[in-house]
Amino acid sequence: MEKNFEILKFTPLFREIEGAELEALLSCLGAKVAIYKKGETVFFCGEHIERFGIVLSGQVQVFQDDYYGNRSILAHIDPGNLFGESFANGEIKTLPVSVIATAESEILFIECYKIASPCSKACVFHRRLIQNMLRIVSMKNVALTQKLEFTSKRTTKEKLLSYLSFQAQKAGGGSFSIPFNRQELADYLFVDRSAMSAELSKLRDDGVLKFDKNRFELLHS
Amino acid sequence: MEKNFEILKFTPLFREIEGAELEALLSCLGAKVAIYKKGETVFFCGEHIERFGIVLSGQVQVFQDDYYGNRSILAHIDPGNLFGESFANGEIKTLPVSVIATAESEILFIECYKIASPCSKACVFHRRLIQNMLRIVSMKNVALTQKLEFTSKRTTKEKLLSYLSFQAQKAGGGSFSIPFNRQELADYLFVDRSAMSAELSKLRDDGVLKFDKNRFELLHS
DNA sequence: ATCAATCTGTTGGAATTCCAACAAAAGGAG
DNA sequence: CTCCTTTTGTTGGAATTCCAACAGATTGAT
Repeated sequence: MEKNFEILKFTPLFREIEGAELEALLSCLGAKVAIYKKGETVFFCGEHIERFGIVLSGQVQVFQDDYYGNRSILAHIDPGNLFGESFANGEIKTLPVSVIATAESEILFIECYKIASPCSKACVFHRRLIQNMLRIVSMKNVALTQKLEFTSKRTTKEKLLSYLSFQAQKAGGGSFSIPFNRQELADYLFVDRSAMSAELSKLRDDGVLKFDKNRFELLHS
Repeated sequence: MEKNFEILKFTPLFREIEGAELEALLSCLGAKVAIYKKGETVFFCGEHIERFGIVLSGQVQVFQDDYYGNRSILAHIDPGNLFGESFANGEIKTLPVSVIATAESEILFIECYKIASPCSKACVFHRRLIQNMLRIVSMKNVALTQKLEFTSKRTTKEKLLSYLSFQAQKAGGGSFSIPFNRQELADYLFVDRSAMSAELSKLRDDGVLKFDKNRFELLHS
């Protein structure tokens, strides 16, 4: 168990909860560890879940198979991160995704109702835990909404400008860095990399922006 | 205040909380009502908020102005619904959106930390409240993720098929209804309505699906 | 039943993207 | 430095979407 604690210290869910209290909290939460072999299914599409998982070691993959059997991977979950929390907290009737271990993995499971219920010992860290869970889900929400706003634009040019202008606003000025390289940015905006590169060049030639590597500058018209 | 209670009974945040307890809970939460005239700003872009709002009457609009001043409307919030909860719970430093009243509106404000903190009177309904808030944010999260999954597809045909095949799976069969008309579906998928209509016809002619009004049936290949 | 408004499907041309292939530039390892 | 890999920019043709305009079908009101 010692090894697990190290990871949990850096888990957003346990932010600002100290090592000693963490141990108490975990037992109070009735957290249980399970080990999955590579390829094993952690959650089955269609089932109803009331708990979520934290990857302690290894990696799991969240994916969705459509009506025709085409698989699309929604997320890779690395140690320290959660999965299934939106479906469990959202009280979704049947899981629209599956989760499998892509490597031998140790998973910590926590029942959702334990989060919302103040524990019998009325431990002070439970409140922090609730805040952390709310913050995690809410931040994800904000990020998703923002991404949807960018990708809702019809052309690559508009997608780029809405993304870059948001970054400029966030940075509080015309010059800023982005956390993506070209391929990653194209994947994020759901466009073709080469077409995006061409569009960037056109915008530069038109005097709309300047860029060097992942540093950009928007020029006022 | 009497009138407000009627609306709050149907607010997801207060689900399964009875009228009498609701009143106690509201004072325990330190909820405060404010009135905004049409056109008045409720939240300013750039500010930091630690509370969220519930529309009691009227309507507010959430929008975003980009670097060049182009405005895009993210949501219309009608009576009974929340706004700002993701930014407040997510502890977002500066608000990336603004909120204005589009009609004279009564707004109920609640401080976020009051949600996570069990109240001094240790009222039993506080736990329900936390669950409700978590459920609301989580459900939104699931819906956003799903939409992103559909709209991430490159062509209208693929977007349609991923959306329809998801609906088919959810309905547990090939035949199902969708909650959109053509224009709404096109808006949801971020595509042109007429092009989408054309694509639907093509899919029908190719024997992939059948449809009548908002009733669809996917045919196995 | 009639009329108006809305919804849906169709079409053609202009604009844009995708895709594949290639070239130039940048970075890392030895 | 050289070699190899990764990243980025460029280009042309095929495919797709967008846009605008129009016509038929449906719906609702009077």
